[in-house]
Amino acid sequence: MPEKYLENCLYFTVNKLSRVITKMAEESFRPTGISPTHGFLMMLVNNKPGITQSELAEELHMTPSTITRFVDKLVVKGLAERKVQGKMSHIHPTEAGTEIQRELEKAWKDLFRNYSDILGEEEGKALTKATHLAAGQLDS
Amino acid sequence: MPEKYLENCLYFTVNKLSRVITKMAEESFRPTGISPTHGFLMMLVNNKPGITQSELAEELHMTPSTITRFVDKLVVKGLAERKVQGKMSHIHPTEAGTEIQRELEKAWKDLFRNYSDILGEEEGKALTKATHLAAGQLDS
DNA sequence: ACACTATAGTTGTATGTACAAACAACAATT
DNA sequence: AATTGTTGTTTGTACATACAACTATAGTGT
Repeated sequence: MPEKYLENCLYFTVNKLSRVITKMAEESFRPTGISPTHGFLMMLVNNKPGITQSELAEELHMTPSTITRFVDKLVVKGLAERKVQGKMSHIHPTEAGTEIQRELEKAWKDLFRNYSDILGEEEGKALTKATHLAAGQLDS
Repeated sequence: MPEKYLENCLYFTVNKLSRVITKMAEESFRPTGISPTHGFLMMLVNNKPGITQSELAEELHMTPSTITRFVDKLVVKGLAERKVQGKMSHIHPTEAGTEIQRELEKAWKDLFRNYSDILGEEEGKALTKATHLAAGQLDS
């Protein structure tokens, strides 16, 4: 196993890319005061006030327990609130949550700009498409 | 922000793919009793007994503190031992560590087979190359 | 109305990984 | 030889995320 063979392992390269781009995303979202994933969650809530946690889990491809924790955090930060209704939790933005939306969109756009500038816009899009496709195929 | 726009975000798709393929890798490495990353670490040690932790960090693209912890685990499991020499730690396989090598290689091959069968071998390789390239470009 | 199953969410716990600060050993410079 | 800077490793702490087990509510068939 000569060392550089690692580069030929999808597990490896994807994980490295994940670490790198996560760092970029954290950078872009830093001004908003929340992490990228929390930011996406917040945007989804703003986009559809009253969305349930299972819907969020589905959109974000994350487990319900993770969503519970993320929503907890948004609530603690005063950006969202839970309206429990029967067995369902509907998540609504607070005023602060609504206000932060522009900033989040900007952060997101910045992130896109940043990696597109480095990778090339078309290449970035192609890679995004390819990873999306592969994730879908492998997830079964 | 219509929901499915998330699919157009590299941060998102890569993270999802990372979760999915990590799960596959854990599956493949389960028979070995250690996790994929520990497996790669072990293979590197077998490949070059006496390798230092910084070398390992470099190969694996991980931080030294992470390597410390991973090596700790291999040591606890009796697969490797540290020979501290001055400020450097040289990592050597134990007998058990040497013995596990075949199994690790098999696990790795299985992983490759598994995702190649689903993605198509050429497509898998292309994706691997693309992610490797992108990670390199973005990491600066 | 009652028992059974399915669905939504929560909680405890574990893993992988990072960063920052500390520490230890070595190197270079005065 | 003492000082200062550099390099390799470790430790404390933190975060994202998952799984398994649990609770609570809803729906269904008898």
